[in-house]
Amino acid sequence: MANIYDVAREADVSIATVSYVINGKHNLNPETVEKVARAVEKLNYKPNRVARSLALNATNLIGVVVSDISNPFFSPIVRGIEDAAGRKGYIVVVGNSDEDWEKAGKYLDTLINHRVDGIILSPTSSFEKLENKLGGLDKPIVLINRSSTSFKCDTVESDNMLGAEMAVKHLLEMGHTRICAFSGPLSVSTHLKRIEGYRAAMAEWSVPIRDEYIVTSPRHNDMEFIRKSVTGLMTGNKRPTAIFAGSGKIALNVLKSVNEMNLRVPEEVSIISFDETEWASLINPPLTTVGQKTYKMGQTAAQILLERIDHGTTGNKIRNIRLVPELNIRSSVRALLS
Amino acid sequence: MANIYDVAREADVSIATVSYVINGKHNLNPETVEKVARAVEKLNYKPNRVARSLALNATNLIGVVVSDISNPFFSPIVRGIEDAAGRKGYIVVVGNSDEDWEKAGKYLDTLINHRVDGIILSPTSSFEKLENKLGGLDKPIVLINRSSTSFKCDTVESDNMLGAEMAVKHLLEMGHTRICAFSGPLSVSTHLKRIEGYRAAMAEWSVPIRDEYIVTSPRHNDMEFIRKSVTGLMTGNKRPTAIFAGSGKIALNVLKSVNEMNLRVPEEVSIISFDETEWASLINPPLTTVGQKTYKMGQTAAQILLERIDHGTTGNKIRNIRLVPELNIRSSVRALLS
DNA sequence: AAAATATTTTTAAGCGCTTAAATCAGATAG
DNA sequence: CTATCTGATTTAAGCGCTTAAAAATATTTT
Repeated sequence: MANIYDVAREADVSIATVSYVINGKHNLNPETVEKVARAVEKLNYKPNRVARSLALNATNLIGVVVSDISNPFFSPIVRGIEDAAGRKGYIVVVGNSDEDWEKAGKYLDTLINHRVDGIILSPTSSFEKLENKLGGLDKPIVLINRSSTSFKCDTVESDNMLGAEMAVKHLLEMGHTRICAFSGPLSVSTHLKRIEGYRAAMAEWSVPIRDEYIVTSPRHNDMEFIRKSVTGLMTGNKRPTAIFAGSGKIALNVLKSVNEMNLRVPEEVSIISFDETEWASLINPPLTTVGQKTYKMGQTAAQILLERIDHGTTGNKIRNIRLVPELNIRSSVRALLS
Repeated sequence: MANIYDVAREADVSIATVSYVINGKHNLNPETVEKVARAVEKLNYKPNRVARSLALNATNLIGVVVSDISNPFFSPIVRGIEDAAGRKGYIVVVGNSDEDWEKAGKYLDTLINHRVDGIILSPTSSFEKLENKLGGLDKPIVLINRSSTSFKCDTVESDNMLGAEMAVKHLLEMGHTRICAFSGPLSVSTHLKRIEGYRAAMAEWSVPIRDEYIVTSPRHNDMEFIRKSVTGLMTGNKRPTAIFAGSGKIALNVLKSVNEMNLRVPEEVSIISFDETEWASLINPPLTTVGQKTYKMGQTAAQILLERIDHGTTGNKIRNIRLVPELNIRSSVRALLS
């Protein structure tokens, strides 16, 4: 593969000149530009970005760490990042943490070795264990999806509390009061915020909160746990009329459990879910959801990161952006005329 | 950020020695190793991969081009790639082509400039226009999802013809003969193969093929076209008893159209779909599908690519792997007792 | 026409690594 | 005691670019 020396020889100029015409700088004689262009064309010269990166101390690479790229929640985020980054000439390298901070840490080391210009990271639980590593970094970082209380840096997330409030208020407005919330582990800030939103909405409507109506999975995606909880709650005598599912995955499991019990939605139980999914509008009945702006989240995170990369990591104050979710009213919530 | 000179100075050795201990080569005095290790630790030294890449002419980067990472079909593929690549110390950079060969071409140029060690590419239509660019490359390439007749290189795809045969035979076995096939543009090899499979299955069962039962969208995801076609077919007098949807997206649109017409599935029309989706088992009735092994596809592609990277791009013969799809029988196909 | 100035191109050092070849210090042999 | 060999470390060149500073050339000015 031809290098800059080959081009220089072909065009009968110095490598400096080649470099200058390729980067479009300096005062160049138009004839020289033409000569070099011809040589580039003839030799099919592709400037070596790794040499350039070494010289410039900038790779035009941005690193992304998500829990799982095959999760339909994360993939639009990555797409948003890629689009925003691509427009500015950056390429995106992606890794999966599987919610495992050690795995995330290893991947971060690799990214650092590769000298990515910046990192977008979706914090896992035990995220604080990575904070030293990130703190000592001279490259900008932006957090997505979840925030960290201890580590201060730009963050783009959904307004989870508001989203939950929107969902629960919708149920309240439809006449429900016996509203049950299914949540993932509260060690995860998103879930915690959603439960806070649930509480806030209930409080605002002065509806007493029963502890047994707040069910918290100890782990993500624990189908067994959810099945048991749904069965327990829906066979009791004071059974809820509505369920707020704290995530798309939880909604899926709740739905399956409810189907297994042959309970009709929304006649016997109304369901509203956090997270908009591809199938929400497809199932029967179409599922009412509070959707997160995932693409926007990625896009915004990338924009902020690129600003930092351009203007140095020091300036400005730290930004914490909360995207407002949107309520998609469909047919899984029925009006309760009490 | 400390470099190899800093470490050498701190450990009071030459940079060559530092390099040797970091890469674990050569005859090293254990004491020296220890000394260097301490210096590395103390200075929090992170070897600069870009300098290493330049010296070694190998970046440990692999480039991936898919139509759309946020498409649930592609994201597990990318995950499979990432997992296989990560195990061997490679990182993955991903770009989206949006089925646009020019966009794919631009991204390929970027990848080449960055000197990725290999490329995994999902061909778009008009893929042949990229063949020069790819042909002149001295880096290995593997194609996924779709193959190219003209460009010869390793390919990992689903056995689309077989998958369609499996689907259509299932319908035939259930007693259907008036089977309609909905397909994407036949310029795309996957769709072409699936229609071939449809024809083969029909032929094998000696069921005459009616041309009007093969409906081909001119574009991907043309909801209007599908709605019209479904309406047309299902209001005629010789209406089909079953529909084979040539992709998950098509199934989604067919399903919506069928719902709009208030046709009951499977009582009035049976449906089977290519592609397994997250929602297939969730909808009512649960959708019978022929699922592709997407994760495996990515993983296999990466393994083949890495082999080529290790053993040089020249050796061996070209491999063309066809993954066998799997039939997921659910409830959207009813037995027709004629 | 020489000096001063403006324009264009080149020289050369540096970015942080790898590695073949050279060097050096000990150990062993003659 | 010197020559030879072995093992450990260093020297130095090279990977392909960028860019400040120097040099060369062209254009104005006096």
